[in-house]
Amino acid sequence: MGVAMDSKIFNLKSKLEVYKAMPGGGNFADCPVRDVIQGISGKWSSLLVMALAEKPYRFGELRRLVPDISQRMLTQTLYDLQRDGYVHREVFPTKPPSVEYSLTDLGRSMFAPLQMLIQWAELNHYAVREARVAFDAAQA
Amino acid sequence: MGVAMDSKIFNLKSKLEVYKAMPGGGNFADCPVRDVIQGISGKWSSLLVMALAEKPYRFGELRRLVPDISQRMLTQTLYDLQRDGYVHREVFPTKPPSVEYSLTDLGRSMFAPLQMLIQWAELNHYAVREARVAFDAAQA
DNA sequence: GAGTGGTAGTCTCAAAATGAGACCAGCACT
DNA sequence: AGTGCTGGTCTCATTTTGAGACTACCACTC
Repeated sequence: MGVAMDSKIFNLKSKLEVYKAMPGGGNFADCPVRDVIQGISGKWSSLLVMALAEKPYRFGELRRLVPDISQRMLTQTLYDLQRDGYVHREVFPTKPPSVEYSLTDLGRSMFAPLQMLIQWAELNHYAVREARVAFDAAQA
Repeated sequence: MGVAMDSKIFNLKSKLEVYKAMPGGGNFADCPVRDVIQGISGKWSSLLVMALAEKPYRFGELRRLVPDISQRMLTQTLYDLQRDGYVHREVFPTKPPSVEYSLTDLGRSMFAPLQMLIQWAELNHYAVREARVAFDAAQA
């Protein structure tokens, strides 16, 4: 099973130590790794990063691509991604000025591991769905 | 086991196609991959999965390990993780009954790619922090 | 036998994040 | 003169989350 690869490849003496490793000195609450993870684990972040990994998109294109995101959250999520350095925002002086969003090098670098997770989800979403059904049936 | 994690298939012709690939036939909104990703991209999910990847923990231990999670969210996040099949919950009939949470095979399988992301965050959190500072300075 | 503490939670209320939708300015096209 | 497209912002309702009190049970101490 896919479990054995854990200790071999990654050599995690204490995984929590890695997660909470920080300069501050031991407080698990403000850990930089956790900070970064939470920055990309918002509801829409990974979805937008994934879209932009394919190619740059304009605001309206992204809105149409993800029909159930509100304009408000699209604006804000893109802003946050830009602030964290994953996304580049460029305004073109066309007649109605258009804005293009694209991944930065940092964004592309982050997308590599993110894609692993997406790939896992692609391969295993059925198992998750099954687990849910079984769980709900057991509860009832 | 139904857990699949082949290291192949890196050729994403259209990454969005993969993400939105679903039986329903084209609606980006209810995509199983996105559904799975959002299930593990909650604020506390990855943190708890990571903790449990180290070893099984009891409820109170997890609460002490993550001091800034509310008991309410700990209960609920563990419930959701259990429902999705990542976490196993076992009650021991000790005098005050104790409950142990552990990763299932599916959970361990999911942790492998998740760990890639964590590793990336560990290596690049400084760059993200820098980007934020630069962005905030530019805004001011 | 009264108090204290630890177990894993639930319940309630306030605060924060999010969703839904109206509104904006500017220009092109009809 | 009206309509549409651009990328937003603003307001308000709903949902989600946080903070903290509260529960039942038992063991242990005083």
